[in-house]
Amino acid sequence: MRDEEAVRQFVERMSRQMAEWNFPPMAARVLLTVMTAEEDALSAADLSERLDASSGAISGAVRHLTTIGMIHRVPVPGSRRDLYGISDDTWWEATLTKGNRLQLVVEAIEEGLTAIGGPDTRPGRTLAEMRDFMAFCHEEIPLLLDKWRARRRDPVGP
Amino acid sequence: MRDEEAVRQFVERMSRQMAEWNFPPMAARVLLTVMTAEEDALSAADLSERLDASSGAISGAVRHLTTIGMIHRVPVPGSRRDLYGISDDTWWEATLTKGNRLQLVVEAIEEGLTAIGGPDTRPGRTLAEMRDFMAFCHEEIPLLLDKWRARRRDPVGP
DNA sequence: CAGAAGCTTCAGAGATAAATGAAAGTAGTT
DNA sequence: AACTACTTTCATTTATCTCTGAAGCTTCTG
Repeated sequence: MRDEEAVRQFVERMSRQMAEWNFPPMAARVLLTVMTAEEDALSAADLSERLDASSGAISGAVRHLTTIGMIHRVPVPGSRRDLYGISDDTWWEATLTKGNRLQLVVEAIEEGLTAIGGPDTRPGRTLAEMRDFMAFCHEEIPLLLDKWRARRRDPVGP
Repeated sequence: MRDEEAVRQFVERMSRQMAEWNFPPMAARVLLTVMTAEEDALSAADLSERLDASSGAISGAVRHLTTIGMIHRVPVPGSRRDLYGISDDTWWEATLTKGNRLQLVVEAIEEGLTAIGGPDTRPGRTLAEMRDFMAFCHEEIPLLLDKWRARRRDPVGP
């Protein structure tokens, strides 16, 4: 049924892909390991063993993932060990927060526009178009995520 | 009117941002320099001087940018020097081509799903959701670019 | 309160990526 | 055909990023 070796390969392959998207490699491996685990949550020691990585590397990866909200701590009453489970809102929430930075980019381009002396020149038009495209993305990403949420709720369509 | 020092700062700042998006740093600097130049096109020597970068670095950056279609060669009849100008379809076309790789990611996740023994477990549901989100993005990006093109044509709205 | 187990931090090694600088290549000019 | 101007390629250097491994902290147990 379950092919552990194939799962390991998948984790490794997908991590590489995510690393190409600028996702920290170890954080990607940890996230995917938690996602694909039979258990609902894993301890740092589990992760360290399964990924054959140092406790330090796991610590850093786990901190990053909790910060951006992709996994969360599951405190275990009778034990010192914390477990980590995936958050339900993982994908779109993380994408959303990243998208928010686009507003800063739009503002940076505005400054560039001022520096070249306004939008009424060839470079002015070029920069203005870049700005408009960034602003467009900034507006559209939340709408896209709404659409995704709606489809999640009702996969058939409205 | 035009503040050259401020333009240089903008190029540098924006390049850094684009580098964070995995855009090669020197290519970003070249692209932005061409975009913000008063001239319609610049030679490799111009770029090398303005960016204080080696001819080799410019060569590599220019090749990358022409390959992905963000700038194009403007041959100059009476001279050995080629000039480089920005392409009009710059932003969305480049985004589009990158998005195409998502189909491969969807397929990789399918394999992961098989490895964990199908979608009828907790990890199965998690992976299936990841796959659906990636597939969703893969479908939506072309639609988004269509929308952008439409708005470019008629900024007021339909 | 001492001991154990687990987590975190940090300096340093190893790997990767980017830009340089020089040498080789290519196309126009005389 | 040799010269000149420009571009491309490539080995080396420089900078950056990642992970390890050891030391230091913190929290629970006896």
